[in-house]
Amino acid sequence: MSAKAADVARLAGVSVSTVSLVLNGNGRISAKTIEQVRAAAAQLNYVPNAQASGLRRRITHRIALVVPDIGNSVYVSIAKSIQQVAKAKGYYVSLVSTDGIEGADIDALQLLHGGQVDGMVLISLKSSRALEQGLKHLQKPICVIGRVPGNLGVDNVQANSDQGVRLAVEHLLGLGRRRLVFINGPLDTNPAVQRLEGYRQSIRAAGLEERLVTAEFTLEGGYAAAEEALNSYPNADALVCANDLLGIGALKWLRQRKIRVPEDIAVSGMDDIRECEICSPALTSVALHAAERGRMAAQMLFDRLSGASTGSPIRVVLEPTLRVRESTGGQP
Amino acid sequence: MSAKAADVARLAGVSVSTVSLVLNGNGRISAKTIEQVRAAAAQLNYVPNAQASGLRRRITHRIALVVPDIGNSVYVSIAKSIQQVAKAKGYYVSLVSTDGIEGADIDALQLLHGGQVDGMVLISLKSSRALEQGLKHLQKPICVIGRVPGNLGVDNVQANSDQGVRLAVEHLLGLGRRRLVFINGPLDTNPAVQRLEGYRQSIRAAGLEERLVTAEFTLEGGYAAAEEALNSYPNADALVCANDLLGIGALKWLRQRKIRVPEDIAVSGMDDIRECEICSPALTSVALHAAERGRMAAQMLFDRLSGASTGSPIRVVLEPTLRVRESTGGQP
DNA sequence: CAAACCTGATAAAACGATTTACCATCTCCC
DNA sequence: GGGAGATGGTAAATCGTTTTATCAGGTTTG
Repeated sequence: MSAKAADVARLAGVSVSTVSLVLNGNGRISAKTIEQVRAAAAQLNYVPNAQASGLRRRITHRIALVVPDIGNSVYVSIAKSIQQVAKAKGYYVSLVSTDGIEGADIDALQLLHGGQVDGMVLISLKSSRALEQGLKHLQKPICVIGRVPGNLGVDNVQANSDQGVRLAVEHLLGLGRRRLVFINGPLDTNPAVQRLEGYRQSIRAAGLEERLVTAEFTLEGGYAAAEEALNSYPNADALVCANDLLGIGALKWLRQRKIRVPEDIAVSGMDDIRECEICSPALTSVALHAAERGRMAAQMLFDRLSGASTGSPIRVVLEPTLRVRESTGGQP
Repeated sequence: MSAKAADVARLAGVSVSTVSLVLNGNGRISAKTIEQVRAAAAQLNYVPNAQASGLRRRITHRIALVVPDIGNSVYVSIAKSIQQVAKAKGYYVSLVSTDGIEGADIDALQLLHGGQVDGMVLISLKSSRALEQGLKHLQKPICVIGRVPGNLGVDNVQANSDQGVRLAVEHLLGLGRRRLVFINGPLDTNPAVQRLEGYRQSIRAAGLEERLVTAEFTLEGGYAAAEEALNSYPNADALVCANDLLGIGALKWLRQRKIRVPEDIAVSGMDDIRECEICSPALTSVALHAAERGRMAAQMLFDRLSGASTGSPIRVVLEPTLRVRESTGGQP
């Protein structure tokens, strides 16, 4: 097995304590001894055992990131920026993808109790009583991205996504569209509820009629939902999609039906994932600044871990940004 | 802090050893005691400390996944399938993205030495002497996806990507194209070297002239490379791209120049990432079965960890599959 | 009845580091 | 020269589990 501190100590002719003192930079050890220990450690390619060290120090240098689906580019963006912050702080990231499994997010909280990680960034689509309970009794820092169950006081980063939908709707209204169908995600998820609210408000404010279709937050969902939307509302002149996967899926169906976008019907998405630029026509979207949300969540978490932040929970809300592209008539 | 075994023991009126014995299912403990301990543990919401348990048992229930760039969909596919296998085995995944940082992959090997993980799946684009040395002295199982430095004997999953390029070239030749430009990645990476080989062989076999451009393995790289390719070879009738990001970037440039694909020029990619279906025209690609590679690598790793596989290192090579789409004239 | 045998629980020794309290020396200075 | 102070190192306790060896008490058995 790997060399341990005792091996280094033996080779350097000192005690285990001395090895530790030298390698951790503390203590008053003579230059000569330091040199000997360093040499011995290097020679044996010694790396301190993280579990032993962590057990004693009560730290793991690891955080968990819990996401609904690592296959979704939004969460990849978030994961990437969190990973970058963590690496800069000398931390590793344990990635957990809950993949729609009921209760998987609650299970993940055990990582905190079991001392597997020092903190967690949690993204959960659904609020449940159990999750709320779990979040109530935590001894380790956590930062939630998205809605917090029961409005508990925990560090929190949110995107103002209902405002995002309003931006999209107003953009389409401004283009003269009047028969907007909202393609939403499953109504038992927080984002869907929030985005529906944004759609309702802006449609009502404009004195128009609500038109609603729901599907899974996936490409396939969008494909099926586009068909349903145009069956239910044949004269629709715009599809407002609750996220980009739905929007891109809808574009695919429209293209196959030779329905012209944006001439016959305009389409907008939300999240501003990379694929918006790639698909054709390029998808107008509302940026919810995923990478930035990830960065901020990580920063908040590390502020807690370092003790830099100790006060009451912080909530940050990011404002959305409309990105006009071809699918609503923007420049190609 | 969290409840520990001693707390449970006190509440249940037994010793710490008994608590452990009960919770780990071993030993000969009476039904009555088992019940008491279970109840106490549940009441205190006891979760064994993973570091302490791991220190004693010499196991972490965690593997590391080291990828070049978690922003690339190929690695997302791989990560997703590895995560799924790991979860099924009760393991967590620590994700490390090396992001082009020199030596980051070698540093990651320290995770094994430091006992942070039980095993590792490593994807490294470049072979170096240092990495080869690092791989030589490992006490923990590892599975490398892609070329192994120095042809060391370690568990290994590869895609036959030179054959993949051959498939693409032959497909284009079969369509009557004769002036194929190869848009390759950086020649100091293993995949680029391997894919170049495939291009050379098939072009030579057809008695044609080699045309070569290189760029980073990114969308931006592909965009720039398309311009360079058509400047250097104005009469090119096909772009063979070494991966899909290059291909999609090239498509973008061609579209902006109003060069018709596939009528004026055909384009093929490689990896068959999800975006191939999304972009327009849909990109013909060669599937290297990323998800399957991930699954197999994880499986090989867990076979080592469980002791199910103990013999000499295993190498698996997956054969590529051509996926014809619009960008070379397939059905829309 | 004593020796042998079960049964069920526990004490104690790991695992491999960190850290505190302590112990030698050696120096200094009145 | 001897007490105070530095200096440099070490022994031992500790983190929270797991696991082995042991032990107490009851039951069987020759």
